[in-house]
Amino acid sequence: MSRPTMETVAERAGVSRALVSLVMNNSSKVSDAKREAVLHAAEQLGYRPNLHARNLAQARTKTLGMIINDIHNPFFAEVVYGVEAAADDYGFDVLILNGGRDAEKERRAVETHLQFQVEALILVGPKLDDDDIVRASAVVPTVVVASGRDNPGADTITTDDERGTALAVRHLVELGHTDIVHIDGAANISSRARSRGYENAMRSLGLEPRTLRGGDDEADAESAIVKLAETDSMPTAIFAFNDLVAAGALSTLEAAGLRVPDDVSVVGYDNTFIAELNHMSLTTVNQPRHQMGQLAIRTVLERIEDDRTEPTRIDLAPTLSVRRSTAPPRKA
Amino acid sequence: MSRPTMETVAERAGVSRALVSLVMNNSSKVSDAKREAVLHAAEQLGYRPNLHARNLAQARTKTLGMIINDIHNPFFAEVVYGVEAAADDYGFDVLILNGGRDAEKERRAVETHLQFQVEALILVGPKLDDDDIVRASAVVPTVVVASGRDNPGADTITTDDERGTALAVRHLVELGHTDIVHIDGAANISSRARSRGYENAMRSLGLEPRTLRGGDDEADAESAIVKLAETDSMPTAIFAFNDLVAAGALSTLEAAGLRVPDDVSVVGYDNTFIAELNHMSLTTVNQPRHQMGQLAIRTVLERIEDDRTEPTRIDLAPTLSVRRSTAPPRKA
DNA sequence: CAATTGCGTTAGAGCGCTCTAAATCTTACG
DNA sequence: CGTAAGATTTAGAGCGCTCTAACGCAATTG
Repeated sequence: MSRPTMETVAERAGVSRALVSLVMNNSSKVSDAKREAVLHAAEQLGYRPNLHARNLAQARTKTLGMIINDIHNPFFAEVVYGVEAAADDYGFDVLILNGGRDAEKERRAVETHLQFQVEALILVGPKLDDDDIVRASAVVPTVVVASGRDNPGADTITTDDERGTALAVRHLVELGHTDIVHIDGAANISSRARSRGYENAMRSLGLEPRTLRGGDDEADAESAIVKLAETDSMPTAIFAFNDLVAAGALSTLEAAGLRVPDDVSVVGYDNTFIAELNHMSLTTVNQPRHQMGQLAIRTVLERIEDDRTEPTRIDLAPTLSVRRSTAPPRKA
Repeated sequence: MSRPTMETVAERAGVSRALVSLVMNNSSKVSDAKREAVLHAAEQLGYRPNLHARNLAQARTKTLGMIINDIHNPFFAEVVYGVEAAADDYGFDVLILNGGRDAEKERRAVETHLQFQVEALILVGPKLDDDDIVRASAVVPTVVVASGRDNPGADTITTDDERGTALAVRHLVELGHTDIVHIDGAANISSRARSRGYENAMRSLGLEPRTLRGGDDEADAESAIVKLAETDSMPTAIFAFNDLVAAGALSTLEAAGLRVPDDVSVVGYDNTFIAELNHMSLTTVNQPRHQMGQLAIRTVLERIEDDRTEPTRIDLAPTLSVRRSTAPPRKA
């Protein structure tokens, strides 16, 4: 029942254990005959190298540990694909652990990864606080993807939220809107930067910003919209903290008898799956998630292979995906 | 730079390596004084056990390998949470690898997991074919979650698709519908069972089934709906293969000037995130995903710990989540 | 033909840990 | 005080692999 080892293969092929090792790592200095024999024996036995033994002997694992904030969130999925593609190019395995939207669970995930001796940590939208990240990055190169703040000790890959919000505002203004309300992300980590970006963009265009408290969930849009309706101060455009909030805005507006985009235009953020749905068709700010994932790997590899030690920060440029939720304001 | 080992800790604490091992596995037969000393030394050194060494020495890993068909798909995310929660209860770590909707990538993922000596494999919606699964389950206990077919050698956790479809059909009929069209899943793995369920349910209620070819994507609904519109044979209700197809139906119907649910009711399948969005509000068939995940772990653990060898199949009962996309048909 | 080279192969130590068996230390009891 | 029983602690082998150094052998050279 117990699995075959190199020893078993060596015996069967009539060679030494070391030779089997060479074949498994396809070294060039093995005669074709022996290589053939070894491969054949391995095949017959269903031999599979034991990574634990290898990692122990090599003192390196060629493995990276990734922790995803929430495996539910399709925003992160795209980052995962970017990470995997790049890691694959460099011959690294990527182990994924789910953060579960819970700092404590994430902390345990970090611990697990470290015990697995991963060569680097890729934290995608982490809930961890600065201290945790400092502590992790003291042990192993760490890169944080898609989290607004600067992470002492770790590398950071983000997109420029101020630029993204400016894109959204400018789009609305070009359509002719002047009354644009922002529903913010409340305590969410990216909220601050996005609100600031919105406000700066509005002011620089000579418009008065109006920010309402939202959140990161569909329901969070509702109270904001209801308040606008009640005070009879409905703007001609709403710029939401993210797509989910925008989706909430969509349904609340419709429930209030307003049509999108005829009465009110709506812009989201993140270009998730939701925005793409035909029935939603949200204009939204797109972050180059795949590229973010790739850069995360490149960055962290610079530490592993070229032993860079200074933290890097890469801030990518977002783009705007224009769909059917925005249109010129109705002529008054 | 190199990480501290048990040896280092032992020296610092003035004890033997073995004692450190005992403390790390919190054995009861260690004096408080020594335990204290060891923990203190470990703390100071930032010691972290090396799982590879441990796994090698123990000849077991307490680790399970999970492969997710597509990390994009939120349907699977919920299963993941169920798996994780249950695995945690039993003290197993779960390593996640992304199948990437690609059989070949999945095959490599299986290989990676096996090399990591996982004690079981949990395949969530696998793209692998029967042979692959047979081969995997010959090496390690394997459970397949949410795939319609029977998997020789492996355990299977599904929900009963025939029952689920019957639920949907009965709901529509109770609302008063008699003209109900099904847009199927084309080549999708669950398509067969769902179509069959739909047809049986219709016939048993004395209604004539009408099935159109669809797919598993939003765009796949479009041509089906367009055909219905063109041939002037629009039914009063549409039952889609899954939520995404239902979403496609929603937007295509609206583009054709038909209102949901006033003119046409729409039912989806899977109760994904999409269905929950207020703006979609799809009536849909719910699979108890969290429970499926939990059962996957239980099942596989029976093989590991109680060494069951006969394949099991668990078929759970789906439920219906009624939302706003269904209503009684307009009176003719 | 002896000496040199280089290729293919192998012995054996060591990676960090667990685990068994044996050693050592306490404590209790007659 | 001696000794058995029990409680702690430790030595040392071994998990499956890689890697260095060395070995055997055929081809090459002067």
